Amino acid sequence: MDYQLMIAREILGALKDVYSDESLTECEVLEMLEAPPDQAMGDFAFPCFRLAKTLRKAPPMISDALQQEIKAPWLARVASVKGYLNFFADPSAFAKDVLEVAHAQGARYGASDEGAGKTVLIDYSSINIAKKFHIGHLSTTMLGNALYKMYNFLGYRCVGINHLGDWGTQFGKMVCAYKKWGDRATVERGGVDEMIKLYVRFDKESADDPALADEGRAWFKRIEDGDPEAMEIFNWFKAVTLEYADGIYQMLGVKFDSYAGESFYIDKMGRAIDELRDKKLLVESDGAQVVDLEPYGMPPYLIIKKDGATLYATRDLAAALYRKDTYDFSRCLYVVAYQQDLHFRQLFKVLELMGYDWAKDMEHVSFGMVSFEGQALSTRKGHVVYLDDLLNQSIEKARAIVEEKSPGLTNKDEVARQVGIGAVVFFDLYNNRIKDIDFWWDRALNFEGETGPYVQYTHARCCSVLRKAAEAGVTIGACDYGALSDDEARATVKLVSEFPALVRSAVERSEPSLVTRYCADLAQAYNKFYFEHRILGEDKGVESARLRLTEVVRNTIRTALGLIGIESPERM
RNA sequence: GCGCCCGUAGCUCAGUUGGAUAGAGCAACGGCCUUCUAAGCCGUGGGUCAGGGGUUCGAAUCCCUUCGGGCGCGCCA
Repeated sequence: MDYQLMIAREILGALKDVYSDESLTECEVLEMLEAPPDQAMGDFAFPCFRLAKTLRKAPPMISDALQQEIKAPWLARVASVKGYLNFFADPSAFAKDVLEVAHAQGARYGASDEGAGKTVLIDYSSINIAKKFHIGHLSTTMLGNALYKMYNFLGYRCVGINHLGDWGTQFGKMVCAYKKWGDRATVERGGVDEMIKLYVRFDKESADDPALADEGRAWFKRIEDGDPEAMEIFNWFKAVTLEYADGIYQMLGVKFDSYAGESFYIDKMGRAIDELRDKKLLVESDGAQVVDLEPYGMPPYLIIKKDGATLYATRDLAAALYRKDTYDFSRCLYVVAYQQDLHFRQLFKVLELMGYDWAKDMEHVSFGMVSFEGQALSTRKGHVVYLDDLLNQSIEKARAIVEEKSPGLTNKDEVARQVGIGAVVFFDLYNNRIKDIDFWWDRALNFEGETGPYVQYTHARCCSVLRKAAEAGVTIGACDYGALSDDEARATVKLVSEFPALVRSAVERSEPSLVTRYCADLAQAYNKFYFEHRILGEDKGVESARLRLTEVVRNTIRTALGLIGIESPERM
C-alpha cells in the first residue's frame, strides 16, 4: 500500500467535503506532501499555505478543519500544527506494509522494469592511451559505473562506452620515440610507465630539434594512412594500455560494452562533415570550417582546422550520430569533468541545429576537479596519486584492521579488498558530483564515521545477527510489528520505505551521491536501533519482527551499495 | 573582458527543488563492551547560510547586485 497516495486521497476527500474544493489533482497533492523535520511531528506533512489563497481562509483554520475530517484505520492520528496537517502512520501497520513488501521483493526491492525497451548510453572513464590511471580518473569511472547500474536496476538496457583517447599527433611522437630508443622487451616489461618515459624523452629532445618533431608528425601521418608498421606499434601500445587499465577496472568491478574511441570514428567523420555542409551549417572563418553559434551566445564550434585536419569536436559529433544510428538510445550521458561544459553545450546545440530532436536526450553529467593536497594534479611534476597505489594502500590498511579485529576470518584477503576498495569508491561518490575534490590520504583512507567501511560494517553486523539466529535454530515466524513502534525502528523502517523513490531521484538527477548518502543514513539508523534494542532472545513475535527488519536492512544496504559499485562482505 | 559553476560549523559536506527549531561526519572533550561485531552507540561545545537589496504568508533555496574562489572562451583533447 502506498501511504502517500492514500493520504493524498484523504486530503482530497476532506477538501471536497469541507470546502467543496476540487481545484487540486491527486498528483498535485502528492507533490505537496513532505516529511516533517522531526519524526516526532509525524511521518508525512501537508502544508496548507497554498490553499489559503483559493479558500480565502487562514492556513491554521484550514488544517484544523481538514484534521477534523480525516480518519482512517491505518493512521494513528492526524495533527494540525500551525497550518501543517501532520499524519502519523500506524507504526505497526506501516512497518508490516513496508517490510513485507521489501522482504518479498528481496534483491529486487526498489527495482522495476519502467525502462524496458529503452536504451541508455553512458560514456565514462574514457582513458587515454599510454597514460597512467590516477585519482583524476576515478570520478568519471565510478559515476558512470553507478549510473549504469542504477539505470539497469530500473529496467533500462545500458551500453557503457569507454571512449578511448587514442588519436592525435602525440601517438606519432610516441611511435617515433619507440623506433628510435625503445625495444620490445622493455616496453613489454615496463608497460605504460615505459611508454611515458619514451614520450617524455621525445618531448625533451624535440624541443630543440625541429627535425625530430617533424619526424614525429610524419609517423602520425603513417598511422593516419594505415601504414602496417606504424599501426602494429600503435595497436600494440593500445593493447598494453588496455591490459593495464583492465587490471584497475577489475579491482573496481567496472565493465564496458564498447571501447570505441576516437580512432574508431576517423572514417565516420566524413558523413558528419557532409551533413553539416548540406545543411548549410558549415561556414569558413579564418581559414577554418566552423559552425557559427554566435546567435546562441557561444563561440563557434570548430570542425576542420586551417590545415584541413579534424579535431576532437569533429569526432565527438561523428560519434553522436553513429551512436544514435547504432543504438537508438533514449538517453545518452557523457560523464566528463566540468571543464568541458562549453564543448558539450556546443555539441548539443549543433545537433539541434542539424534538426535532431534527440539532442534533448543528451546530457553532460559533469563533475568537479580533483586536486591533491591543495594543488593541481601534475604528472610532470610528480604531484599525482596513481589509482593502483591508492587502492593498494587502502586494501593494505583494511587488511591490517581485519587482522586486528577479526583474526579468525578465513577470507581476509577478499574482505580486505572489498573494504579497501569500498572505502575509496564511497569517498569518491559521497559528495554532489559538481564539488571539487581535494584529495588527502587520511580522508580517503578514513574507515570511521560516514564511510564505506561503516556501511559495510553495518551490513556485516546484520549478517551476523541473522547468522546467530540461524545457528540457534531461530526462524522468522509471525511478526509482532507493534514491536517496531519505537523511535529507532520507526526511523529505520521509514528509510527503507523511501528507497525506491530515492533511486529514481538519483537517476533523474544523475546523482549517485544520493544513494551513497542513503547508505550512510540507513546504516546509522540501524546502528541506533541495534544499540537500543535486543533482537535475539526476545518474545517470539518481537524477535521475528526485529529479525525481519534486520534482514530487510541487510538486503537494502547490499542493493544500495551494489548500485554504487561497492561490495558487501558478510563478515569483516 | 565575456560566459558557466561554486561560497552553509575550525575542516569536509547534506539540506527532501520555496516550508516548521539549518543537519551529518571529521577534529576536540566526556561517557558506554561478562549478552546479537566498539570499523559501533550516546552526550558537550561550535552558525550573520560570503555581504547587501528584492519577490513571497514563508528564502540557505528564486531574482538583482557586490565580494571571494574555480573552470572555460578556434585550429589541444
